[in-house]
Amino acid sequence: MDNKKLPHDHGYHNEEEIMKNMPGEDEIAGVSEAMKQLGDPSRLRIFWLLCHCEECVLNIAAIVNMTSPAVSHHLRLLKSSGLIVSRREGKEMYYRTADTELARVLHHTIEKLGRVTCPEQHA
Amino acid sequence: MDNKKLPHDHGYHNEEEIMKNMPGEDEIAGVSEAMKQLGDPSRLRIFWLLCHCEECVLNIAAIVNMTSPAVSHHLRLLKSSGLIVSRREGKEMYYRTADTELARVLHHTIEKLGRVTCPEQHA
DNA sequence: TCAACAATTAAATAATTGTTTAATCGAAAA
DNA sequence: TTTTCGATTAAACAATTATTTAATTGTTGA
Repeated sequence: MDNKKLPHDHGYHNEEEIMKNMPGEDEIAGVSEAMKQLGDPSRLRIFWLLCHCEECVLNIAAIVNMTSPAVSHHLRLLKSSGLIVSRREGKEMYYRTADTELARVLHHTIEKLGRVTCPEQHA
Repeated sequence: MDNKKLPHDHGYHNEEEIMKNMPGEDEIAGVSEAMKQLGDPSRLRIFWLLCHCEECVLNIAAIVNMTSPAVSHHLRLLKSSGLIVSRREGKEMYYRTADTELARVLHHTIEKLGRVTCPEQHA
């Protein structure tokens, strides 16, 4: 990581400072893990949905047009990453977005990215 | 998508409104594509680096400790997604983050998520 | 033109992962 | 208890993808 060990010296004077502030391995892992969750279109739709309402698995499956095992699989991943939480009521499991800073940041990012990637639909 | 066609009626009165505002397929695809790019730890590190400086491939490879073909692969993906741009100077290709709203939103998200997932390091 | 260097591409491999169907688990009602 | 329904798990499969080594392209200087 030492500036002097880089193959090429382009005369930049701030490389050392940048390296010093570079995120550590654990921080990279945490951030990329969160991003990875929403890097899948199916999970992104489910997460978006659960940001706006609480629903049971069968309803989620119907809304996103997937089988319930497939939905269950994605719900497990989202839950493992701390993005959603669940609650049982009788036979049904209700899922909703977690009330955490992590989930709020990601929700906010989704809304912003939606406007950036599809500006015409947000005019 | 009609409320009445959901398997279970939980008596929610706002489902129809939610469905109406649900992101379309293209918007989901665009957002998840952007997220997917940074869902890989290697690409996340490279993107973070290029948010802070412009570098040639060999230097990037040295900094993130990867082979240049591997870095080249990720650079191509990041570039295809519009997150970074490149410039040739002599034998070297210099890469840097794109000057776009998309790249800015993602950079901002990374910084925020870093603070959320590793709060102690940002105290 | 030829040699040296930077970057990309190709081929191959390994690993991960999303989805499906079938089987199982858990809770409630008959 | 048995049945029914919702949800999860298991097994299998298909598809994608990250990485490595080797070969190739492109540019500069001898």
